[in-house]
Amino acid sequence: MATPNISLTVDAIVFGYEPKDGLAVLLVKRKYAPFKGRWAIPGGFVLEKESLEEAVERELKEEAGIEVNYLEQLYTFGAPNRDPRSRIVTTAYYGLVRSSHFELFASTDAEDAQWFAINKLPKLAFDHQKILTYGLERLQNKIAYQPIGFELLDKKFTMDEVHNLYETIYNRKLDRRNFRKKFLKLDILEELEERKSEGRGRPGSYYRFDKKKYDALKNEGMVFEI
Amino acid sequence: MATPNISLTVDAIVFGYEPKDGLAVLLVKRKYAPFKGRWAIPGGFVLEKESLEEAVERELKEEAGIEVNYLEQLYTFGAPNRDPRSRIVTTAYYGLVRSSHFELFASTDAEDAQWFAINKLPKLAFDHQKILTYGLERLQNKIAYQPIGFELLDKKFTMDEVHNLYETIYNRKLDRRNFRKKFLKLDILEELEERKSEGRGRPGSYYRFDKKKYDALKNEGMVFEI
DNA sequence: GCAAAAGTGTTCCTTTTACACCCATGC
DNA sequence: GCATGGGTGTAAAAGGAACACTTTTGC
Repeated sequence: MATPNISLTVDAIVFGYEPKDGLAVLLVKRKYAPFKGRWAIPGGFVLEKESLEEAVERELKEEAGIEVNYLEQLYTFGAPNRDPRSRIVTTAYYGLVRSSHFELFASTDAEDAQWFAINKLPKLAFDHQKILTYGLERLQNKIAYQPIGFELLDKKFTMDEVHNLYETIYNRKLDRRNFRKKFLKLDILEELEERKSEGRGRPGSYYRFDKKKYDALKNEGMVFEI
Repeated sequence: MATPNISLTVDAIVFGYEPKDGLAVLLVKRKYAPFKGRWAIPGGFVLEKESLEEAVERELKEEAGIEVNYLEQLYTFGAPNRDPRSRIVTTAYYGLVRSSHFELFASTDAEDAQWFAINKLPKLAFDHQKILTYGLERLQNKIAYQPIGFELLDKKFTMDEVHNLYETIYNRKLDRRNFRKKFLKLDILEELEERKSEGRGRPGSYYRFDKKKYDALKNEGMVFEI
């Protein structure tokens, strides 16, 4: 059986979030043709003995010195002409990083990897814009029924931060009070003693995602839905 | 850049449905090692100039003489040792066929391709059981918020048939009357003059999925949800 | 005291759930 | 007319949307 000459790569959309800057995506500047100098989502060839996830994690480390704390396969893009060189099929992933881990690789070229606000993206290489649009859509859907939003926040966070995160990702207003009630009713957050006081206004409680409790409740049939 | 020696295949879970037999999956018997003689979901290598979808459709035609009327990418499975021969990554799809198109390839070996009831599956080759489980899960989720159930039924169908289909796929009882109301309220079905009379009982109306109406309503923000 | 943001409660409305009854057909 | 499945209605409960007020902080 002659196996055709098809190469396999992985690419990853890495999402980051900061209350003040909103949602951001990690991009790298291409050093070689095709699309030399153009921004792209990080990625590269899969090695023969590593899994696809391992390939993604390795590439992210190599190209941007970053580690994600959530990674999920998105879709495999395989149109025959998506790469001008040869037939290259790519399995795209998306990952989430905490805002406190925003720092990128310093040891090589800091110019090569940068965060871009989701609504201020440059023109991207290959079909990466398409992949990114698809990834954002997935994130919007997924965050509604899986507790992955915390992966974008600090380990401790206020209700207000969660609320803002959801408003940002959904790109629409959500009633602060109803959101709070609905979220707390899920009973998967642990309220901390500590409060966030930063200038004006009543300080808000810090919370932490209680994964054990979530898993237990999930086993009993609880459904996460926001 | 040395590109590793990784091969790419596609595999497809084909679902069929018959009111009396329930949900079924198309399997083919392997002719060669590894797993010679074992049942597997159809699939094969992607050719250099075809898209992934084209590869799936070609393989389904070659191996079982069947054409699906809905096809969706499921997931790409790439664990380094999923194939004992060499590194083979597979992009899995799932497809749906109408019950009236259940006939399989006759021209070659009828023994080679068969329908199996979803709860009476034989032991499968490779990681195909895992793929199938994943596919069934996706179908269960997807049918709740996308009008793909019709692709498993005849072009005209009764409410009872839709109801049974959903009960079968969800694997739980749904109140007949509430289901009917909720479904009809979506306003995406066209009621036909014709009625289904088969022996006893009051004949039920035939309906047809009105895709144009669905698309129009969807554009106005209607959300399909059952 | 005043501004600002956090936290709590209440009302209304829509949707879901759980039912019971009537209707059209074959025999 | 009776058995069988199709079609319609209704009441109670739950969930979601809209909205107002109180509390705690910094200055």
